[in-house]
Amino acid sequence: MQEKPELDFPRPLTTVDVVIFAIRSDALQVLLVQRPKAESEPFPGAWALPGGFVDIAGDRDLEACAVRRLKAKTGVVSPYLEQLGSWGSATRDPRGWSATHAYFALLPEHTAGGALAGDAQWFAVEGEKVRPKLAFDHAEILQAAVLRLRNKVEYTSLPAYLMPQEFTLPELQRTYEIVLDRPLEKSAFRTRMLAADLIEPVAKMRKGPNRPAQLYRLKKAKAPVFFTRTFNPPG
Amino acid sequence: MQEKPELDFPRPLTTVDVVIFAIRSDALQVLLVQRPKAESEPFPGAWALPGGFVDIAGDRDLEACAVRRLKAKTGVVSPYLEQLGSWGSATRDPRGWSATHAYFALLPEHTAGGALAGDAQWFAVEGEKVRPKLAFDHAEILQAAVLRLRNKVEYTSLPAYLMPQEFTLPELQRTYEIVLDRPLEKSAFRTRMLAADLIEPVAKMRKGPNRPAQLYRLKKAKAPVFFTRTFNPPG
DNA sequence: CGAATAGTGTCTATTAGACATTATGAG
DNA sequence: CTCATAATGTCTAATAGACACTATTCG
Repeated sequence: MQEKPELDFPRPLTTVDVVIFAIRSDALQVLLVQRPKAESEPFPGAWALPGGFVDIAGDRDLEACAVRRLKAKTGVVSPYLEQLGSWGSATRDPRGWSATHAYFALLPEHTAGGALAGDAQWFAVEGEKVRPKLAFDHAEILQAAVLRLRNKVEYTSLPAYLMPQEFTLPELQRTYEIVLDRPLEKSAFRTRMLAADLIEPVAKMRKGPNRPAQLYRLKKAKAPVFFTRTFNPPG
Repeated sequence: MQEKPELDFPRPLTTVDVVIFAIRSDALQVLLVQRPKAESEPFPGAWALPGGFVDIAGDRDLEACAVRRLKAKTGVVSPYLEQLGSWGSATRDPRGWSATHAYFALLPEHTAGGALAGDAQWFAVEGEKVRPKLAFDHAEILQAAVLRLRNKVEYTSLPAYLMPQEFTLPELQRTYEIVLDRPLEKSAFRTRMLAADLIEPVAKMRKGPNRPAQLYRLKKAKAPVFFTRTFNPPG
């Protein structure tokens, strides 16, 4: 028997990873970073989700660590950020038992091009995957993030966080359709959005080669709105 | 510069905690364990969620660790188990930077009384809280679990996992009502449940002092069913 | 004017809520 | 029979889907 409980048993490695989404080129894209090419590193040269070890001296909590990682790769300070889940096992990292805390972030299109880190690059999401083979179990984490995003888009206003400050209803609908990968009915879409007390018109129109569209902006400090139905009736 | 990346920087403590729910005495209850009373322990004698450090030698992954904790306290091997989220910060554990991976489990009533550990006890959930003051940030984790459970009960079949093998529709409705803490319409409830292809009648009736009720059981290997609407229209 | 997109209206289908009505067993 | 609860039926309200129709700009 010892007076103090023993705490120097081996501990898992602890990391935070962030799945960063944005709409770019009319498609859902995700930001990946290339791992260092040194052979001493796991998965040298492979693409991976932005993230890394928790710094117990510098990170106050898990979310602060996620915010730090996000800012380092994109320059963006406060986008929509939600915890996705955690993945931990003896085998997911060749360096030993490790657990990662995964977050997902939604970036407005105009911020997504800004202060990108040199090792970072946008990739189109195809299905729930991305072209390159990902390091660690990041393909699985990405798939979970895409499924969660799609699912929540059915009954929440999350896509509003992917829009620029001012946008038209057809543009918002297009964002929904890109994420869901399926067309929505214009009429039902407009009714839902306008009834949600989520957006307000600004005194401007989007001019184009045809009929101009009303511009809207998010109401101030808007938490995501939850609807009581999904878009589609049961299949 | 070194050949191998450095891995011996300080690591957070890593734990798994499980919020275990069951219906007992016509109420939603949660299983808590009392912490050891030694003054060298954090929160001596306080009630806490079942859980503890990940054993990197014995636990294959996080879920295996959660299953181990659950079995140790209840004897139950495979209930409904879902990841809830993770909580990590410099301050949540006086022993140092720590992160916990939280799960929540739903136990059928008849298994909830069985092989309880000596330090474990059931407590009624009142609101999103429990009477005793909980150790660490476990009150916050419990609150998140209750809110998540309530929210999902609005549009899923999760309460089915709180039922015994055979049950009547009024009994299932009562379980929904206990979790939601609000009455539901019998007619709409029955329509939804019977349309869900979730349960099947068995050739028995529940006898009572009045009209007997049809007994049902869960269809085999049933994943939770998701409905496209919540129970209530928007408030 | 025509082309194209924005925006509205009409009709149907689904399903929840409210609540009335019928069914079945015990005593 | 009465009582209690199970089970069903009827009507309304809300909202999604389908799709037709009108509105407004450019060229």
